[in-house]
Amino acid sequence: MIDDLDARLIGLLTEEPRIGVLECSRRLGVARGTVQARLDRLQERGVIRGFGPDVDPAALGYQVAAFVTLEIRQAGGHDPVADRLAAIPEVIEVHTITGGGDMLCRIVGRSNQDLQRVIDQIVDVEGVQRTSTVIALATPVRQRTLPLVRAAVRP
Amino acid sequence: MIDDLDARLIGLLTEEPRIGVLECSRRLGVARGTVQARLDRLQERGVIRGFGPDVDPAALGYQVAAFVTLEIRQAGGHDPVADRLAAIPEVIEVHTITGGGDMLCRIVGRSNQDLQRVIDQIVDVEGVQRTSTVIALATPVRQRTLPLVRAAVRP
DNA sequence: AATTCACTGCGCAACCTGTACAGTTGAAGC
DNA sequence: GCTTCAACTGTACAGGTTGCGCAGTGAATT
Repeated sequence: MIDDLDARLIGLLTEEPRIGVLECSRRLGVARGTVQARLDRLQERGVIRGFGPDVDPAALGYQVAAFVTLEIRQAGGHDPVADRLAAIPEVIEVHTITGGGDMLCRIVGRSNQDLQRVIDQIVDVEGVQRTSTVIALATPVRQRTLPLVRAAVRP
Repeated sequence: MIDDLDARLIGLLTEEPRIGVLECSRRLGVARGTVQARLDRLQERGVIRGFGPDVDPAALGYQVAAFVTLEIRQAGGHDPVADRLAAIPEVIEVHTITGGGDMLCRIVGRSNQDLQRVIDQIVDVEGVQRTSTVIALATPVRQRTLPLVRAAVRP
């Protein structure tokens, strides 16, 4: 799916996103055109979605994070609910899931009280029948894909 | 926590990460030095963690995503468990949580069978007593912070 | 009134990007 | 063994961009 050079390139960009194509080529020991071609291809294939800024909600004042499991009314399906959830800024992420619940959202709030406000908004969404929330106390492993990239290198 | 210019800057960079400082300044209608200073300050304050490549596990062949709730043995605490989980590449994210479980991980696998392999590795981690997995079937809202950034603008 | 701070507008040298092209290499197929 | 193809290398050029510094302005603070 990916070769060693790709993986090293992604690793490099992950650790020092500032360096640019030319510097990458120097550190990887390949020609600049190669790095450029690899990057283009990785983006075309969707392996790299982009280089957007990685914003920390906590630094914006949203210091509490939580996961909310939703049960929704079967009639109407997931999409209308997802759309309404998407309209809430504090809803960071929404998945449909297997198991007891129907959907799982990641949300943030400025405080536990503020979280309640967000949850109330979610409960108010038409089609949501029940919610169950767990608060994230700490995050020993923050979202990462580098190890995966390295594991995905074809031998 | 953030002002309107900051928010517009982040928005711009989120939607077109390629554009660079000078182009930002043109589009925002401010001087280049201002954009540069704002960016520096946003990064210093930790609002922007970085500009790393956003890698899509699915494009790497890891097409199944899941959330695993762990119950761990009380003796020893969370950290040793988190460390061992961090050693598994397919573990994308780990939180400690309130509620019935003790930890919540996001994991990926190449298939449902492969997911089983990953879960087995997690169960094998010393201190893990029980796990409960839900598979993410779809992701109507992918991780995002832009709405939050806009909501966080101080008036 | 003096001070501080952020922003503007300017300039400069150095560097990087996008792009192109010819030559080399290595693997795959005939 | 020879051809073919894709990928990589090395090079070149124009144009844009960055990093940096500096003087001036305006608003808010003291």
